[in-house]
Amino acid sequence: MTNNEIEKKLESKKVKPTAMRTLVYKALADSGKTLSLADLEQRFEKVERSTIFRALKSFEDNFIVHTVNDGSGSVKYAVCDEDCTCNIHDLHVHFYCTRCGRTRCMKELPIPNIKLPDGYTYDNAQFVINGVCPRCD
Amino acid sequence: MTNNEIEKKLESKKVKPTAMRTLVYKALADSGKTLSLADLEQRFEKVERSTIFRALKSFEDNFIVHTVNDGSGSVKYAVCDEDCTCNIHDLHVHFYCTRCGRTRCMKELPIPNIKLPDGYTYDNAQFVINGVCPRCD
DNA sequence: AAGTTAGTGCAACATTGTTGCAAAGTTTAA
DNA sequence: TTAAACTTTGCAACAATGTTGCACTAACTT
Ligand SMILES: [Mn+2]
Ligand SMILES: [Mn+2]
Ligand SMILES: [Zn+2]
Ligand SMILES: [Zn+2]
Repeated sequence: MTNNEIEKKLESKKVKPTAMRTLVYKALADSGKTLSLADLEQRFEKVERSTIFRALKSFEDNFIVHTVNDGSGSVKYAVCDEDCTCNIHDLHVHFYCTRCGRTRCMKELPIPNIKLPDGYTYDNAQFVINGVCPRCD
Repeated sequence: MTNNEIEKKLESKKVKPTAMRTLVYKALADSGKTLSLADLEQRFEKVERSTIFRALKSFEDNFIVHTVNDGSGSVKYAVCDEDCTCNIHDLHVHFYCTRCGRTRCMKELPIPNIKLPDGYTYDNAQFVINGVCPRCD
């Protein structure tokens, strides 16, 4: 993904595309995976943890990335699809491989619709499946 | 739940019912909720964090309690049903209220069956729904 | 009783996530 | 064009959570 494309993307989501943000977004998008804050930190020695953290936060607040709580102890980040608004119908299942520690977006698997008891309202969900991925099997 | 019942329960799951473990189990069971390590710590000022931690760990390893990753930053613990072996068919949905921070076992909602792509095997899952509970609505 | 094993308390620690603040950079408006 | 206002970044500090090594004690075993 070119810097130009990234800048357009961020702008379209109302986030000013600074150099740092473009860098962070690019790293995440190019990886094609979910990455933790620590993972990103390692990808460029040079940039401050807090800067990456704040970039990710602004992405999250503006539906540019979504987070995954895979139970590994650190939150993972992944780029959202083009038209994602991170509402309950845009969500998908995530797969956490307990061998390699990689977490994958299963975009082909939307989170199934659940009928909650009366009185509950919801707007978000995390569905994480733990097991062994094809690479590790 | 009486101490005697708790001791029998722990023994039946191959965990020696020490004073501390009985205390921890009782606190969790009597609460009827999910509790974090910090929550439990507060319930009895006196007992060491690490002792509670290790008690919970031994419970978890022996299917006496299960954990919930509700994304709040701390793992929650809840007592398992009698016959639970914590395999994928024993699992249920959890509900995290973003107002009060309480996490509830929705035992009436089993985790739906998911057909993963070829090559994936799984043995565990977490399905956490975020929203507002009846108490907070 | 002596030896062995298991449990506990204490202290230390790594990791993760988060914030206050000042310096640097960018935008706005005079 | 310059000054003021606002935003972003780096740095440092910090809280919270989870985890471990180690020594002491308690409990079991023979
Ligand atoms: Mn995803
Ligand atoms: Mn539960
Ligand atoms: Zn794997
Ligand atoms: Zn609530």
